[in-house]
Parts: sequence; C-alpha cells; structure tokens
Amino acid sequence: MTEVGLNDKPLVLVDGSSYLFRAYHALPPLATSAGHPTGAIKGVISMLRKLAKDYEGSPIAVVFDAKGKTFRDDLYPEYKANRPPMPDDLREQIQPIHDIIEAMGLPLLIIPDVEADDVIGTLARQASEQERSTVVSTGDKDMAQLVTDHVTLVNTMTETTMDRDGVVEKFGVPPESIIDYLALMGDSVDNIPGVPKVGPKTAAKWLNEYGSLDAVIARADEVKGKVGENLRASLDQLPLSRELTTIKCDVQLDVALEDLVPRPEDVEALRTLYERFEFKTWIAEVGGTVAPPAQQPEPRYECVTSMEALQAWVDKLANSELFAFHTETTSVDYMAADLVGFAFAIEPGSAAYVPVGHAYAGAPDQLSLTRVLDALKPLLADPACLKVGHNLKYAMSVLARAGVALNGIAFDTMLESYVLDSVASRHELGELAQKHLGLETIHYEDIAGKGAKQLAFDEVPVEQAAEYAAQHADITLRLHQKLWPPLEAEPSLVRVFKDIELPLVEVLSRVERNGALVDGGLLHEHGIELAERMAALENQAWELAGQAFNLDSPKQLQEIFYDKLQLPVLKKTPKGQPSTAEPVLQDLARDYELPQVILEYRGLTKLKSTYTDTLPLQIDPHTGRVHTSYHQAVAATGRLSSSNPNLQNIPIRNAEGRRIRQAFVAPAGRRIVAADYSQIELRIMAHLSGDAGLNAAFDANQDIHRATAAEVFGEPLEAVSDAQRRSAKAINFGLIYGMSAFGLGRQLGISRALAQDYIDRYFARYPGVREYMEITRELARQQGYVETVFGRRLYLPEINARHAQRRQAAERTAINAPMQGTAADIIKRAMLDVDAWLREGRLDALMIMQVHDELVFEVAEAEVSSLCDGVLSRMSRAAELRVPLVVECGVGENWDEAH
DNA sequence: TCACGCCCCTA
DNA sequence: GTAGGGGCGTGAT
Repeated sequence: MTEVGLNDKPLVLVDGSSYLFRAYHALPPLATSAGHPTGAIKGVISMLRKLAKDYEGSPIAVVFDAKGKTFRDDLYPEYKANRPPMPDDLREQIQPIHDIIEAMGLPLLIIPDVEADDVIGTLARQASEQERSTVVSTGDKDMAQLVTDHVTLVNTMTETTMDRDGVVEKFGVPPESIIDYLALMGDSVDNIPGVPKVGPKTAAKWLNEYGSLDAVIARADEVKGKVGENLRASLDQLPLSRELTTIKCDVQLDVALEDLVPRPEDVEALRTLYERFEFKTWIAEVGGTVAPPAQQPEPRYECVTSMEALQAWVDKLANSELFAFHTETTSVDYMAADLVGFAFAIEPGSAAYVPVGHAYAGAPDQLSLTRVLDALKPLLADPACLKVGHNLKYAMSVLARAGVALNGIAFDTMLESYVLDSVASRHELGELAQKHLGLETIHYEDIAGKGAKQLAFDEVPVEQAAEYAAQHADITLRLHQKLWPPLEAEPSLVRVFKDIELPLVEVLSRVERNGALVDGGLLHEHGIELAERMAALENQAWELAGQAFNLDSPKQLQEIFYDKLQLPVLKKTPKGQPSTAEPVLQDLARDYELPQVILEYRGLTKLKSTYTDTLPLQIDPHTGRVHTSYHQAVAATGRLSSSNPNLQNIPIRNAEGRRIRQAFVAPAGRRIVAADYSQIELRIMAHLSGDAGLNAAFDANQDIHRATAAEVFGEPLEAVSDAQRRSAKAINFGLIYGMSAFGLGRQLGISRALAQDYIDRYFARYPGVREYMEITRELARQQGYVETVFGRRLYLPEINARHAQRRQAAERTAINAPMQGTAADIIKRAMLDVDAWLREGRLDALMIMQVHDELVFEVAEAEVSSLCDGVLSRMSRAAELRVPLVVECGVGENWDEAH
C-alpha cells in the first residue's frame, strides 16, 4: 500500500451560504422544545458531516457570506435589491451553525466585502496553480464558471457531481463561457440585468454561434427579430452584468492552503451545542445524554368521574379568563356524532377530561351526558365566559344538536394559524404543535388503531382517551398563547380574524345544519337513465375500437387510441403519457368518432358516480337533507371549500348537468332563492388597479366582455362579434388568473404570438391594469406576500425562487390572490350581515349554501321578495369599492330554476 | 388498504 | 393561466 499524503487528497471548498438557504427551504421548520428553529442548522450540519466523512483527511474550508455590503453593491447599487430580508427564523440559525462548524474543527471562512463565491474562487485558483485537485461543494449553478480540469462541483444535497463535460451537458456551453452565459440571461433574483427574453437556450445558442459575449456584442446587428432588438438595447448593460456575474478569483486572503487542515473535534463544545439544539442521535455520538423531553411542566391531566370533581372544574373554568375547550365524539360527521367526552385546560400542563359516553365492555363508571351537560350549559352558553378551541365550529354543531349553545368563542387556533399564514401548513392541531411548540402529540391512530378496525372514540379505553383529549385541550391553549402575540402585532390580520373569520364560525355552523333539501328519488331515476345510456355508449365504443375495454381506464384508453388505432398524439400528461383529457378528445373528435363517444360517456360517468348515485346516500336520515362541511382553513386565498358532499361543484354548464341542480328543491310552500355577485373579481380588479377604462365600463353597467372586445379590437360596442366577445372573455379570465400568452393562446386555440398581440392591445387600452400587475408582482417580491382589500395575507415562499417555473407560478398566484381573496372576504362579510338579519326572526328563511360568489336561500313563498330585497342590499354593501357591486337574484322551485 | 395519477365538476 | 373536492383505475403493500 502506498503512502497517501495530504497533497493527494482533493481540497474541499464548501459554499456554506448556498446550503444555508437550501436547507432552510427544503426542510420542515423544525424547532427545539423551547421553540428555537433548527431546520437549517440540522440541514447544513448533516451535509457537512457527510462531506467530512466522504473526504476524510482532505484539507477543507467552509465559506459563508459575511454580513453587509460587498464590492458588487458598490459596482451596482441595485444588486440583489429584489431580495426580501432574511427571515428571522433563518437569521437565528446562522450563529449556531458557525459555532458547530468551529467545534467540528473545520476551518470556517467569513470574509467581509466579498461573497462566499469569491473566496472559493480564489482558493480554487490557488490550488489549481499548485496543480492540486479541488472539489467545490455548492448548490449554486453560477459556480460552474470555476470548473476546470482540476476543479469539479459536487452538490452534496442532491449527491450529483459536475466536471467539464457535465457543465457542457447541463448548460450547453463550456465552463469558460459560463460567465458570458449568465451575463446574457441576467438574474432577476440578484437583480442582474440581462437581455430580455434571453434564457438558457438562446444564451447557449449565441455563444456557440459567435464564440463569446464580446463577439455577440460586436455582431449584435446580425441578430434578427424582437430578441435582436432587445440585445441591441442591452449592449450598454452587458459589460456590467458580466462583471457582476464574474466570481473574483484574486481576493486578498490571510489564510493559505496549508491552513485549511481540519482540527480535532471539540467534543465538549459539540455536546453542549447538540444538547442545546436537541439533535438526539448526534448527542449520543459525542457521549452526551439526551435530555428528557420534560423541559416543560410535567402535564397534570385529570380524569373527572365524580360530580364533586366536575363541580370543582366548573368553578375553576368560570373563574378563568380564558379556557380551552374540546369535545370528543363518535364520528367526524357533525350530523351523526354523539358526544363521548369533554376536555378543558386553564393553564399549560393543567387539563381535565370528562368521559360520558365510553361504551365498551368493562368501561369504568362515568358521569352521564345529561348531568354533565346540565353542569356545563351555563358556562358554554355564556358569551362573557371566553373559550379557545381548535375548529370550534365542529363542537358548536354537535352541541347544537344536543340542544346546547356554544357562545364566547374568543379564539380558534385553527383560524389563528390560517390567518397568520394560510399556506404554511394544514392547520391541524398535531402539525401546529410540532411546528410551533416542538411537541409531539398523541395521534388518534396511536390509541384507536387505523384502517377498517379503527375504534370509534367511545370504544377507546377511558385512561388513554383522557390523556389524548386532555392533551388536545392543553395543546390548544399553549398554541393560542404562542400564535396570538404575532397575530395581535398585525392590526390588519387581527381585523380579518376578529371581524370576519371568528364570527363566521357560527354562521357556517348554522348554514351547514340548515342543510339543503335534495330529491333523492329524482336523482335515482336520473341515475337509471344514465346507466342505460352509458351501456349503449359502451357498446358503441367497443364496436368502434374493435374490442371490449374499460372506458373508465385512462390506461386502456391510451392503448386503444395511440397503439391500436394510431390516433395522433396531441398532448401529453405531466408524466409524459399521451393524454386522453377532455380538450384533447375534443380535438380528436373532429376527425374520429370514438373520442366523441368517450367524451359523452365520461360526462355521464361523472354525473352518475359523483352526483346521481352518491348524493342520495348523503341525505341525512333525520333531516332528509344534505349537510355539507365548509372548511374555513383550507383554501390559501381565503375562500371556503366544501366537502361531504361538495356543494360547490354541482354541475351547471350543460343541460344534462343542470338536471342535478333540479334535484336541489324547496319544500312545499317554499322557494329557492339564489343571489350571486356579477363579475365580482373583475370589479375588484377595476377597484385595485383604478384603471379609468375598466372603471368607466362598470360605472356605465356595460357588458364587460363586450366592452373589453370593443377596446381590444377597436370596434364600436354594437359591432362586436360573438367571436370577439368570446376572445375578450378569455382575456378577462386570463387576467384574473395571471395569464401568459401561452395559456391564453391555448385557451383560444390561437398562436402564442397572436395571443401576445391581444394581451398587448389589452394593456394598451387598460394601462392601469398593466401597472397594477407590475406593482403587485414587485410588491410580492419585496415583502414576500400579497394582501386583499381587507388585509388578508397570502405568503408566496417561491416568489423569488431560482427555479423559473415555480417563480412564475408564484407570480400568477400573486396576481390572482388579491382578487380571489377579496371576493372571498366580501361574500364572508355579506354572510355575516345577512345571517344577523335573518337571526332577527322576521322572515321564515334559511341560508343553505355558499358557492364562492353566490348565496342560496330557502324561503317561504310569500316572503320571497322581502328576502331578495334584504339579501341584495346587504350583499351589495358588503364592500365599498370604486365600482358598484352588482348582485343578481333568481327564484325557483329548485336551484336550477333560481338561476 | 392506501397513495397516486388522471380526469372532471365548480367559481 | 387561479382556487378547490372527488371518483376511478392502478400498482404497491
């Protein structure tokens, strides 16, 4: 065996800053039990431990950016101006990372006035001069410019390496051209200007054609088209861009390569640090002991089984400023659930469970539901007795069925989490406990099993149930204490929470319990008819295909279409399979018969399986009505969602589908009233943008799509053709969705260029809209979130993402969310107002559904016009915008007629 | 039995 | 191009 000296091992240079951000974004937001964030620490240190092992014995340096400005900021004051400030929970993790690296004995370099890249570049060059091989560990593609025969890149998170050939393969240019390549493209995140419309493809093409950036500049006149114009307009900027993207390889460093030798680990220091951040497996490695999780007060959970104990708790609750309240039941369905127990918490770690309905053989004696409810009723009904819960709408509905009112809902942790950050998590208690408190909770599966054999709560042993339920209340209280201060610090969020979401809880509970009357017999007959027609279509399809197959199977359909019948492949699914989706079949149906048959069959299948067959099964046996669940903390934009059954996707667009709506009926002597906002999102766009043309059209109460067509196509209003109006409608929808020329083109079946032309013409006629969109994107980039008119916030974690597709998706959300979200705020406000009015009891009317821009009521025949008047005025005044809010109202014996 | 892909219904 | 829920087939478990 030959002796291996240090010089034979490659020099390892680690781009710590690039891993810091990657680890922060890639890993779940871990935290210690005391709440110190640790996700980025864990990610970076894991990565370093792996590197240190892979390159054991190699000289190594871990390099981080220093705080403050660098020479590039002097060169170009706007450098990185688009970067949002570093999040606090990332900032807090930097010093610990540095401390751990020091304790690991790894040389740590933080050089002011330059970036980590420059330090790495300089060291790599020095090593190259000594003909020594170097491995640069980074997640940053810009480093590809450093690659030589001696220098390779390794991404330790994705475990990929890149040498010269790898650079050419990935970027289409060799490492020497990477600087020119980056300069041509620019970088919107670092705010480095490039040539507009030049991306990786064009940059590589030019460099391969002309040889270098200088040559491209010299021969700029030869480049044709719009992109050529862009190039010529950018000529002055390009040298600066090149300078900014060039990694500086001659930084004055007071360390030499010889200094980059790992020292022995400082085991004591590592142990202290690992213990502080609760890295259990690593603590064990350095001989430490894992601290017991009882940093917090040991929970004292009491199981209440006597009237004396119950009364003691009732007294404590009555005297507390705020208590956490939780119910346990037999079902997630609020209409079917029976109460099994109640849990309370008055201070962290101090909670009780009162079992009343555990019914398994051998269950211990429990207080009866009646006696417990009688004792609790005054507390629960007292609006001055304040409660916090997690999803209290559910408890409220179940209690209401038991004849008990739940008032004094002061907080709801599910809604607190949702209002604070609607996209950050699923707002479930267990997840929030982990995220905000660093606590692992008991999962229902732990005590009840899972799958078909899962126990209902009344079958769970009381001892385990008590731990689980009391912990639920305890955690709810602690979560509230953690979530409320940051929420309270933002007045606009407090308003969304207190003025909209919290009061909406009881309104939604009522709407859900009111339910909608559905004629199951009608649906059943419709289903039989559908089955017959489907059978006929199936036979027809089999004949056309020349064989029997399952029409419901996309896979079999693919084989028939593209293998057997050799139909042209027009579009592929995201996984690369030839698509058989609706628009593709529509296209194919022009030339072939089978796609048409499949389309018709598919439409009928959906109607049958989702609606005619399933809806009747969801009719509640006691009320004879369907009771949906509205989810208040699901849609990131602030909308509600609906499930079991979903009443927000009942068909309307074709006659066959509308027959489903006809089964949503009013009882004898009553009527269905449907009131919907007309063009609410476009009106919000007019309001937000202040665009004169758009506002004028709405003020004049014009048909907005026609008005848009007139502007875009330069026709008088009355000369607008149907096709023009249809195009304008697509443009208007596109605007709301943050459209691209590509998307609009596809929607309208026109070329991307023509679609771009429409968009350009639109923006020329409505310049305020263009300006608003640009400002919105810019604001989103700077603050990391967008807001509705009422101050609801939607964070966009990917708005500054390097990955262009994700960044663009975030930009579209940034455009859409203020409109969709403001519309959601408005209808929620209207629901509060209308509900308060109906609660006065002057009308025999029920609010029974909400479908995003529509409210549906059931009302006594004689009171239809009073209801319409009251609803219209309240919906219209739910917001004061620059344009009027127009509401349309329809009446009928069923929901279809009411449109 | 479950997760996932695909497709389709709504605003 | 935005935001959802849900049914079915498929293949792993």
